[in-house]
Amino acid sequence: MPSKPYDPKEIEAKWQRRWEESGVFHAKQDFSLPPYYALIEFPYPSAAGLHVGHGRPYTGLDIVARKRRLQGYNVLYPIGWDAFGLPTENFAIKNHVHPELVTRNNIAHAKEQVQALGISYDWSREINTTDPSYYKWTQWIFLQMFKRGLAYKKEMAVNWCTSCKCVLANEEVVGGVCERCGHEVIRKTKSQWMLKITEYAQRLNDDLDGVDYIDRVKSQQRYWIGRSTGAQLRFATTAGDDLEIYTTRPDTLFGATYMVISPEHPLIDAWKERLANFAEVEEYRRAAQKKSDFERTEINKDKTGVRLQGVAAINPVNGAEIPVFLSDYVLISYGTGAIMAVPGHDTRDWEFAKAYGLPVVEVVVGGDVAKEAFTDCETGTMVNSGFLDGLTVDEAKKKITAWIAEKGIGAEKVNFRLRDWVFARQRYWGEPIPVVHCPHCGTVALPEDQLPLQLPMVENYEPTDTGESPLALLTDWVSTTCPQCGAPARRETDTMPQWAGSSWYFLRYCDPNNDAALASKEALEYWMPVNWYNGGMEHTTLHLLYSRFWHKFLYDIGVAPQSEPYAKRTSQGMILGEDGEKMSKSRGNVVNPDDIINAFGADTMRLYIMFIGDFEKTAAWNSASVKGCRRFLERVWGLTELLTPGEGYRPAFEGEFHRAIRKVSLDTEALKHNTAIAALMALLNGIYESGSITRGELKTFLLLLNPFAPHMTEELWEQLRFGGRVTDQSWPAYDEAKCTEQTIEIAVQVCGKLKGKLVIAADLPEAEVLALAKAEPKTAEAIAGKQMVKEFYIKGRLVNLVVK
RNA sequence: GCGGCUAUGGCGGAACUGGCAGACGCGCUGGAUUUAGGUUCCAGUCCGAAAGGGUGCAGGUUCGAUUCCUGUUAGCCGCACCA
Repeated sequence: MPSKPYDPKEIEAKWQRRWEESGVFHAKQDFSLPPYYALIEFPYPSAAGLHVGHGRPYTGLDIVARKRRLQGYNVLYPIGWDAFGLPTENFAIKNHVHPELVTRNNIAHAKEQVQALGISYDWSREINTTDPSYYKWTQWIFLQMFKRGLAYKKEMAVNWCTSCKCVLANEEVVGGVCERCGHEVIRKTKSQWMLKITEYAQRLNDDLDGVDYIDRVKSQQRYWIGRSTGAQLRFATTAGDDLEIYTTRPDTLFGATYMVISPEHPLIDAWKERLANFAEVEEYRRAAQKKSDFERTEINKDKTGVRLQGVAAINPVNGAEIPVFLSDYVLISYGTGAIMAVPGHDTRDWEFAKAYGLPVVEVVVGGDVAKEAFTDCETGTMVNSGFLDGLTVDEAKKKITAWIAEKGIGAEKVNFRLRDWVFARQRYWGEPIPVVHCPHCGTVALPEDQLPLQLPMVENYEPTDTGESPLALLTDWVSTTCPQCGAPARRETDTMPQWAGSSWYFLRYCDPNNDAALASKEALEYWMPVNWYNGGMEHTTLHLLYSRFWHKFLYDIGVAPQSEPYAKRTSQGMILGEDGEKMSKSRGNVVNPDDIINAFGADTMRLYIMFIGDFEKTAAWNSASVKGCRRFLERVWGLTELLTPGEGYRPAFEGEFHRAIRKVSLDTEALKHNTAIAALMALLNGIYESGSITRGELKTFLLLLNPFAPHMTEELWEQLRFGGRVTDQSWPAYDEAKCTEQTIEIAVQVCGKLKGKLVIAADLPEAEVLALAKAEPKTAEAIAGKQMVKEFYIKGRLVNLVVK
C-alpha cells in the first residue's frame, strides 16, 4: 500500500530509466504483427532548446502510440534531428564554434528535454540528417533525380537574402523578406540547381483526394499548386511573329482590346529594330529588373507600363489591330509571359486601361463595366461577341475553345502556379551536391560507390561576398578528376537546402542502419505509409509538399511501395505565451518545459498540455491552471486508500466504466485528448463520491490513464502488485450494450420551453412517456385548457408538447 | 483583394447526426480542518429577487438552432498582379 506522498521526480526518473533499459518501446522486427506508424515532425535542434509548444504534438501522438501498443499493434514511433541549416551555421559563426559541435550540443540538450517528458520514442532508431551515413542517401536520391533530368541547373533570377548571403526558395520568402532572418530579399541572376517539382504538379494536386489530411492542409496545398484550366492561343502581330498568351477566360476574347507582355519577354529583343521607342522600353525593363518581387508587387498598386510603338497585335476573332504594352504586372514565370487584356472583365486589366485611356468593351452582361470590371463567371450572358452572343460564360468557353482549335491557333491548356524548386544554397552547413563539373563532359554525377560525399571539415565556414559557397575556397576539395574521362574537374560547391534531409526521413526510420539501401524493401512494405503524421501548418507548402514530391519520385523508380507517404495528416495549434502572444525570447514569455516538469512533474505537464483545449486550435499557456492537473493526479494517487477487494466492476459503476472506456478510446483516436481527460476526471469524482474502488476498477482506471500519465500509472500498478507492467497489459474493452443506461432523465418542454424533468426507464414506450410528461405538474399547468397541436418524443432526450 | 478558420460564463474550454447550453478544469464565495498561511475536504458559482433572458450582431428555416441558411461585424492564419 503506498501511503507515501506522490513524488513525481523519483517516480519519473525510475520509469524512464526502466523503459530505456528494457527497450519496451522499440518497434519489433516481427512483421507478422499489425503495424502502426505514428510520426511527428522531427525537431530542429536549435540553441534555444524546446519550449512547451513542442510537447503538444509529441505528447498528442505519444498517447495514440501507447494506446495502440496496448491494443496489440507493433508501433513505430520514432524521432530524430533535422540538423543541417542556417540557424546552426549562423550561431556557429557568431560564437566561433564549429557547426558540427553546435549541432552535437544542441541535440544533447534537446534530447534530454524530450526524454524528460517520457515520450515513448524508439530511441534505437534515432536519426540525424547531418550524419554521413544518413546524407549518403539524401545524396543518392538527388543523383537518381539528376540522372532522370529532374535535377537541373538553370541561369535564372532568384531570391537572394542580403543577410544570409544565400538564395531562397519561393516558399522561404515571406512578405518580401527572408523567412528566417527577416532581412530584405532581392532578385539576383544566378545559375542554380533546380528540382522539377512542376512535373509532379498534377499528381500532387489530384492525389490529395485519396489521403486523409485535414481540410485546411488540402486547400492550402491545392492553392499553392494552383491548377487552372484555360486556353493557350496565338495572336498574329504586325511584326510577323505570333504572340502566344494563356487565358482562363477565352470566352472574353471579343473584349480583348490590348495585349500586355512581361518586361522579360523574349520577343521584345526580337522586335528591337521595329520599336520606335526602344530606349523607353529598355529603361522600363531596367527599372523592373532592379526591383525585388516584393517591390514590384508593392509599387504596382498603381499599374505602370510602356506601349510598344511599331508593333500591334491582331485579335483573331474580329481582325482588330490592338496595341501591345509592356508591364511588370505580367509575370514571365507564369503561362507564356503574355496576356490578352480584357478590361471589362478583369480587375487588373481594367485598372491599366483606366490609367492609359484604353477602350473597355463589355462582352458579358451583368455588371457595369464603366465603374468596375465584371469578373463573375457564374451568372452573365455573352454580348458584343459575334457567334458567342446569348451564350452563358461556360457555353462560350467551350465554343470558343473549339473555334480556336479549329483555326489551328491554340488549344485548351492547364497551368499551375507551382514553380520548380530552387535546390541549392551557397552555405557550408548542408549536404554537398554530389556532382563534378568537367570541361569535357559537362556536369557529371559522382558514382554511387563514392557516396557519401562528405562535407569537409574546415576552419572557415563564413559566407563569401561573391555569392559562392564557402566550399569554393577549399581548392584541394574542389579540385578533383572527372569520373567519366579522368580529366581535371571541379566539384560542385553549393550545398542542398535544409528541406532535403527532411524530404525522406520517415523512410529511414523503417530501417535506420541499412548501408545497402535507404531502407530495405521489406521494411518499407511493412511500415509504409505513415498511418498518422502530425506537424505544423507552416510546413504545408514546404516540407509537406516537398516530401510528397520526393516520395512520388521514389515510388516511380520502384523504391517506395506507395505513391503517397502519409495516410493521415493533422496539425497542432500553437501554444502562445501567458500574455496571449507568440512565445519568443525577445518578448520574454517563453515557458520552458523543464521548469514545469521540475515544479509539477512530467505527468502533470503532459496532462495539462493535452487538457489545455482543442488540439488543433491555438491556446495560451496558463500557469495557474496547471495545478488542476496535478490535483487530479494526487487524487488518483489517493485511490489506494479507497481500495476494496474485487476484480470486477460494482453494478453501480459497470456502465460508468464501459462508457469511460468507450469515450477515452474514441476521443484519443480523434485527437480529442482534452475531453478524454475530462471524462476520466468525472469518473474519478464519481468514485470518490462512492467512497471506494475495487481492484478491477482501479486496474481499468490506470490503464485508461496510462497513455496520458505513464509514469505514475506504472508506479501504482507496481506498488499494488497488479502483476507485470502496464506496458504488458491489454487496452480495456468495452461492451456497447453495457454503455446504455437503464434509467434516464429526460426534459419536458412545452412549445420548446423547458418545463420539467422526468426520470424514466430507458426503454419505456413512447405513449407512456408522453402520458407521464403530461402529468408532470409544471407541464400539466402549462398545457391546461390548451389545444394539443403536436407531440414529439426524441428517445432518451426530451418530450416537446406543442399547444395553442 | 482572394482562400481558409474562429467568436459560448470572470478565464481555458464542453455540447452526438438539429434535441435539457455551460461537461471538465482554473478562479471566486461561504464553511470545516489548521496557531496562521498553504494543503485537503464540504457546499455554491451564466445573468436575474422572480417571471424570464442568454452562445459576436441582424434576419430566416424548424415543434425545437451554439449547431443549418442569408447578411453583417471583429479577430486569426495562409496567399498576394498566377491572366
